[in-house]
Amino acid sequence: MPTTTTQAPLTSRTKLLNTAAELFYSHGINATGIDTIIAQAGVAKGSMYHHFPSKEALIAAYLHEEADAWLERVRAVDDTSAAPADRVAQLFSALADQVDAGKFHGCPFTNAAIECPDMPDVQAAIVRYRRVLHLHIADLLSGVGGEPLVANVTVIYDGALTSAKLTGVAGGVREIAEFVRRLVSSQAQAQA
Amino acid sequence: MPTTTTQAPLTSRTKLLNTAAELFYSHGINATGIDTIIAQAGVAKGSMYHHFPSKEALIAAYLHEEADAWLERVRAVDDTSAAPADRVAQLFSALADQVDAGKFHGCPFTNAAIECPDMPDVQAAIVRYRRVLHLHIADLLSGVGGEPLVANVTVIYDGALTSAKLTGVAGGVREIAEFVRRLVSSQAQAQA
DNA sequence: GTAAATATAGACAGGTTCGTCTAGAATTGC
DNA sequence: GCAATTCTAGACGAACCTGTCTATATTTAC
Repeated sequence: MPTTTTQAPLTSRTKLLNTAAELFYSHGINATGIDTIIAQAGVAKGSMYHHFPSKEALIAAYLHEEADAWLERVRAVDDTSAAPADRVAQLFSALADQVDAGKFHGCPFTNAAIECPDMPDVQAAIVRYRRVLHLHIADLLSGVGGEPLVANVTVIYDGALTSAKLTGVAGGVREIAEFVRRLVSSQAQAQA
Repeated sequence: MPTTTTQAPLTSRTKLLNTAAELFYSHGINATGIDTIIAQAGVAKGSMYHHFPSKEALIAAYLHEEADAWLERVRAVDDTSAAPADRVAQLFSALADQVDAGKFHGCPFTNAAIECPDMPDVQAAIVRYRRVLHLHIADLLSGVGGEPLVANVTVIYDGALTSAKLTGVAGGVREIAEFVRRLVSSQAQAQA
């Protein structure tokens, strides 16, 4: 028996979640109907409503998955042995790379907040992600600048995401990445 | 004849635009149907489609008006005799005030970009606003930091808007306002 | 082996949306 | 005064949406 992992047959739930993630993110949440999702996932409508009682539940589940995936992605490129300034700059650079690769369609959570203002479960998923984001940036900074710097870097990260979405180019993000690097670096030096 | 300005009877077009602005901004663009707008404006459907050939045209017109109104508002609170650092900080403070007043529902242009990704006229209105925004921030900075600082402050302003929308509180915006003030101030000093 | 859970295909109801159209009334420009 | 523009009220078509339902089939658990 080869060491390849036996690929478990994708359950309907997983197929739905994967397809929903792709369509919600690339075409928008409201622009993506249930029928489109189940057709592309190759799953019956009954199965969809068996796993998710409503579209809102599916959106919320998508966002929870997205938060987990985001944390995993940013951790994968995080060199924890590097200086805080470089770790933070790396977070921004990774975003710029995504823009250059043409795979960026805005922050999934900002998009959801705007597209689904009247869905409590969706808003809850967004709040939960915001906490994860805050904690991760605090982790990257590892004490430099204290809580105020965490807050400010978070705002700047929001700006990088929004600006990338609206302009479609990575230039501004790369510039701000360097800016943040110098900012954190000087704070660290002042603190030392 | 008294000196009171004779209030011109609001034309249908103006009533539609005002009503659309209020509903689009407070409830969202996709969540606001044509029928709701004409009902609240007290205008017949035929009149609406006489002035605006489609909903997209109405949205684009709304955004153009919004860009003009935004520039007027920020200019009204802009003390051109103040230092660049204070003028820029004022821009952010005004946003924080709007959040505190409960009148803030996100950047109308970011909202439109996310809600209407497939409407060329809407996207054009957004691009036009981005130019206005860039020019205004450049005007506030009046040379301090050059083009790189203009770009970075614009990104931070995007972040303040997004963060205000997602968190719903003004605290982060006030913090970043002070941060930007110090940033611009130190750049101006270094330049002098 | 049997029962429960999960799956399929798709019709269907009830709602919403945008945009068109009719038929006529008020207003405006000149 | 008369014609062109702007307006009203609302029915209507066609398309879309979510969520329910039937009726049957496959898979899983024990």
